[in-house]
Order: sequence, then C-alpha cells, then structure tokens
Amino acid sequence: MLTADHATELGEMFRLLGDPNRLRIVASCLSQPMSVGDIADTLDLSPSLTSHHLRLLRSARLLKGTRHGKQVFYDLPDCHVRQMLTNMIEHVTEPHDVDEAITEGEDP
Amino acid sequence: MLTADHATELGEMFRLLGDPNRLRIVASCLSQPMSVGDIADTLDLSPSLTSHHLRLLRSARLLKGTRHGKQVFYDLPDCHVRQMLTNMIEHVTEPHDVDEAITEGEDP
DNA sequence: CAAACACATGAGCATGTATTCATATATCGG
DNA sequence: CCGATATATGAATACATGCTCATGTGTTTG
Repeated sequence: MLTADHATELGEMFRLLGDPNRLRIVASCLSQPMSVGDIADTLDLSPSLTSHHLRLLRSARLLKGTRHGKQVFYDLPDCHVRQMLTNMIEHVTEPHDVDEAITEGEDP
Repeated sequence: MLTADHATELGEMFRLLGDPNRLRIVASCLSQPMSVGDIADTLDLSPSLTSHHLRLLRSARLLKGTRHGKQVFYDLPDCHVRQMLTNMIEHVTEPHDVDEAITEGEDP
C-alpha cells in the first residue's frame, strides 16, 4: 500500500517530470553532466527559465549541480531514477493503439 | 535523444501521476481492478472527485475502465507502467539523505 | 415505468505554476 | 579592480488545475 505521505512525496517527483521543458532538461542530463548554458542552447530555452527549472529539480534532488569555474554542470544523482527515465523514454518511442473508452466485461 | 513531442507525451503521463490523489488512485488499482466506489471509500475521496480523476487517467490510457452492471472497475492496461510504478513505490519507501546544495567539483 | 444506486459530467472558484523581464551574485581574464 | 561571462533570483502575470456542488446518464430492481 501507498500511504498519503509517500504519495505526496512520489507525486512531487512525478509533478516535476510532468512539465515538458523540465522533462527535456532532465533527459538532456541523462548521459552526461550538462552546463546550464548548454542545456538552454540545446533545448532552445532562455537561461533564466532553465535556471528556474533547474532550481526546482535540484530542490527535489532529481538533479545535482556541480560548479566548475563559471559554469555549473547538472546530472542525475539517483541511478534508480535515471534507469526509470531511460526506460520510460525508450518506452514512449514505441507505437501504441488508442482506446480510451469504457469496455464491457463479459458476464460472470 | 528525447524529441519535444515525446517530451510532451511522456510529460503528460508524469503530470497525471504528479497529483497525490491521482497517484493514490492509480496505486490502488495496481494489484486488482477496483470499482469507483471502492476507490473513493478506500482513499476517502468524494465519488465526484474520484470520477473526475479517473476520467483524466482513462483519457491518458493510464487506467482502463470495465463496466460490470452498475459498477465500473478500473485497472492498469499497460504492464510497463505497472512495473514502473511498482518499482517507484517500492523505491520511495527507502530512506535517502538530504543535499540540495550545489557542490564544488575538484580542479581539473 | 419508477425509484434507487453507481458513476459521469459541467460550471465555478480558489489556488498553483510556467514564463518573462529585470536585477543580483559569482567567477574568471586583463 | 573592472568588465565580461555564467548562473541565480525576485516580481509580475497569464494560464492551468484541483476541488466542490449541482445535475445528468446508465443500470438494476420492484
């Protein structure tokens, strides 16, 4: 069972990954640490917006920032999360059929 | 790489799991199909709110609804998602240390 | 058919949040 | 120290979203 507290905690992480730009930011740091400027350039986001998102991701420990001189590089400290994301990104590239209707179950 | 479209699609799914009540609803359907009333009772949510959330989860194909007489039972049609969630729920019960600061990397 | 039950849906509100613009902080080169 | 570069932060705003209340739809039973 999932307690309300754990649902809030886990939900907070999913909520952060629920924004497309934030998800792209995290994804861009999956294979190697990325500087803020490189992330912003790669994803075509303003440095300010990128930094705002990075702050949220850092607060939730989804990303970890390491300063090297003027630049700060971000990467995923949690290998469990990294694996989950790698997995889901791979999964989302597969085709799937569409059916959102309520189906009828056969009689018992 | 993760395209913007795929980020939107995957992000949409994470966004839905990002609400604690919705996450609890999905989690409650992990082991066996659950009727709307049972979900609402178990999680102490109003039937209306439960149904609103179920509609969103159904639209995103995170849950599938099957009618049996007056009741509608919901469960997870995607075993990939089920496994991911089972995994993350298990993970969130483990302890973890707290460090959201920017750390200093050693000189090159 | 009518009443009861289970669920779905629409409107409305209060709150949260993604983005932008302006500004501040930190680090390095000269 | 000064300017330039890189990142962070604060305020303001337009928009999204969770929730409730009221009502509608579908299904079984009398």
